[in-house]
Amino acid sequence: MSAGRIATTLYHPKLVLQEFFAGDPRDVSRALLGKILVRRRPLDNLDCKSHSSPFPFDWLAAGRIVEVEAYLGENDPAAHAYPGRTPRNSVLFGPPGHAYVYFIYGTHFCMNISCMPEGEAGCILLRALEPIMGECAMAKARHQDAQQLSNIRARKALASGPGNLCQALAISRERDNGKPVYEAHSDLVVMDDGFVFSEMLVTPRVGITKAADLPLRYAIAGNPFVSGKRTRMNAP
DNA sequence: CAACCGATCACCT
DNA sequence: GGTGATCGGTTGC
Repeated sequence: MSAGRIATTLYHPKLVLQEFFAGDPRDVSRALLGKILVRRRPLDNLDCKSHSSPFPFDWLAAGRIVEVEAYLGENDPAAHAYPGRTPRNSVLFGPPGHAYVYFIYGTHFCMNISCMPEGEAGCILLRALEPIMGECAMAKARHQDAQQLSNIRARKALASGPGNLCQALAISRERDNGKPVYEAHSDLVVMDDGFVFSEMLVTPRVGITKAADLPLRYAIAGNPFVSGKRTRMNAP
């Protein structure tokens, strides 16, 4: 990485455009690793209304995407799109670059980003972020003690795992399902700061029973914010 | 530290 | 009525 690249990284993060998401989920997954998920919460939800802010959002939280899984659509038995279009999964069949958020196990939300051109299903599950901004807001959303955030374990607990990630950024089905992630004024966008990494980890997907052997989980190798215990090699 | 279990709800059969 | 792209606490070796 050159010094020029680093300067770009710091000062000119770019919005990721819709066309980025139009391809095959496996390709988009690999490209999405290292990008930044940015969450802005509108002033309407401000906790301390007495404090006026010149900014259009009361807080900003962001994390680098370090772990994802690809779901391939109607031909993938593990995918929500497998049974074909239903009311629940209709976002997956819509245009690329939209959030597909669903409620699971009665307790958690999971966030995906739709891929493929309109009419074809396919998506990417966001499994873990490395927090890079707004950690205190994330800790509050997670009911964690912000005082402990100097501890690497506490920082990892913020957004490692798909359910935790959604809780940290206050992502819910009600608020976010179907929302585009490529619009400049959205409260949920993906950005590219030019970050590059050297090695990618590829393993089977987590927590599924069908098509459980396909190597469709992608992570930044060695990154300490990847969920689970194995951050290096594949299990047979 | 791995294995297990309960929580708790939307969806589909 | 069964199941699930999870999490975190407890159990037991």
